[in-house]
Amino acid sequence: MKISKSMGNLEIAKLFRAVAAAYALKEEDNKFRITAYERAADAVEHSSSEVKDLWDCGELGSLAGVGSAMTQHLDELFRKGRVKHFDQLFRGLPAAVFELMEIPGIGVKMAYKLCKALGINRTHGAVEKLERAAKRGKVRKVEGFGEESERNVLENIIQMRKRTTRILLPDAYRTAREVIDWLGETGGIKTAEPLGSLRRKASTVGDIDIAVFCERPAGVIKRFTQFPQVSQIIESGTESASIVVSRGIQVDLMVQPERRFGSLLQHFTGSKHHNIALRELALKRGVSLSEKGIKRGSTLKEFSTEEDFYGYLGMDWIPPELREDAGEIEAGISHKLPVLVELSEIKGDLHLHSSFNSEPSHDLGTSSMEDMIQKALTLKYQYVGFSEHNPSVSRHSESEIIDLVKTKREIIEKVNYSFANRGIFVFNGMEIDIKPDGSRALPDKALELLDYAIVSIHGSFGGEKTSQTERVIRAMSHEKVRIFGHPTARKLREREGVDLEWEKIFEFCHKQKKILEINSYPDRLDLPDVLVKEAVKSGVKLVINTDSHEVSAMDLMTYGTSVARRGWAEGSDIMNALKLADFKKELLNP
DNA sequence: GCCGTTTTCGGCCCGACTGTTTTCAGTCG
Repeated sequence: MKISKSMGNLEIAKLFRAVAAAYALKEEDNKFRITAYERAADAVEHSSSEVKDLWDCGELGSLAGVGSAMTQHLDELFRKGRVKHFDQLFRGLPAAVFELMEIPGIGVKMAYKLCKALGINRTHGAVEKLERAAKRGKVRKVEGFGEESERNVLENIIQMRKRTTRILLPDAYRTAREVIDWLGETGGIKTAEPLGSLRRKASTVGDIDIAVFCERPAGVIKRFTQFPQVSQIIESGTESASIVVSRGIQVDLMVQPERRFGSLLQHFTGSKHHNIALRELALKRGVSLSEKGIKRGSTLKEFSTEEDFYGYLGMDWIPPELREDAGEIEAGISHKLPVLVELSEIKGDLHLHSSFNSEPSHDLGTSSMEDMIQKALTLKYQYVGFSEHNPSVSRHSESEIIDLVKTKREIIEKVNYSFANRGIFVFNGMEIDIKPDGSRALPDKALELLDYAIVSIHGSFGGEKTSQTERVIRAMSHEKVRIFGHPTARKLREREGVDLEWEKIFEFCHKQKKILEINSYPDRLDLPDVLVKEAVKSGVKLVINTDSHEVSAMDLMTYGTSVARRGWAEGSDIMNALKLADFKKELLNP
């Protein structure tokens, strides 16, 4: 196991998983040590802060699942770059084992057998070696394998290569809808629901989970495996099945009778960690949970609603967005769950790019202000704000920039006048680039002409944490700057966000009454949910915007609202849940 | 190896599906 100097969370998680695998091969009966390392790996992977940073501050203890032994190992890892105990554990174990485990359907036991029997040792080229062996009919001769599993190995290698990265929410919805439409009313289907991370509204979705409720599962499962775009049937049983559809996306199906609606909904929504925590809690109360219901001894009680299921455990119904085992179970028991913000509470959108030509260096909007305002009226908004990009600095003199901003102000005034009796108010904003040194790409004289400004990072994403933090704080330090737009500047599946000292940012925003944006664009969803939660805890106010460049994008508000909900935000945390009079006061005279 | 609102010892989530070693281990979610 090579560990690089940076030792990020992903690497540490990988190391812990390898340790778990190595213990699994030892055939000791202490299988709980194995799960302990797996759970620690999960905890590290999902930690919102870098484990190395936690170690620096002596706060490793705050990580649930990492106890004294692992703390000691991590201590050794960070000091010396390796852990003697782990090295001993890995001795005699082909490195290729961990490589082969990447193939679906191959776990540590099978990987080890294959490596030993076929003489695969090195990480490099391990999968190709296995593939060649399978093609030559050598895998079927390995103990525990046969012709069928040899075929599966080959097919799974192909699938692994095709496997796509996680997909964005709208794409996941589309695929789920296609599958559900295909199932139609087969087998007397009463309901079919997309669950899993899709229902929890995670920022990206790994696979698509669909629950079906009906009395005759056989026909449904058959129909499911005949989905036109199916590229592989992973498994197909009597009450569940898994397929791979185009682009390598896996779709899992579970079928239960309608009287078990509540328990299957709960089970299949997850998350895995939420379910594990819930089942552990249930055990302490002498009951056992599954998708079929709640068992006390051998008697099964069935649940037709999730509310009843959670209620039986003595807790309030938990909104799917919160089900990550991040305190929601405790809150559910003590009846202290937040009242999450709803899409219907949103009363305005402050990040719109109209087709007004501010002669920017970034993209212009394609819809007129009037069309966007009409759309806002159908969304029952009380206000909108137009925040086109600042005029390009390189192509304009300062006075030209000021003239452009003046022109826009006059247009906004006219627009406001013409919509005056339609019950909507238009704010005059602008989205301003934060330059690498933290200065703004708009002269202060022009800034004065605006109602408000959004500052955001559109370049120089790298760079060191402290200097980036100073950069952002400097950019925000003007009374007209009210909003920090898409704060991490991440692009999902494309680039990581900017590295910032969030505690400092939150503290600054709280003190100076600056607002952090939750950008609703599906490939941004920025501020990310985990940081929303921290921001809310720090008393920072948020605004949910769409960053629309055309009318149709204004419907994306639902995705940003989901991020807010996943961050435990209530209506009172969201600025644009305020009605116009209050919002105006907060925006213009904080 | 972790953890504690019945525990510092004695527990540790649940079940479906698959292929092979015909009674169950391995893998997955």
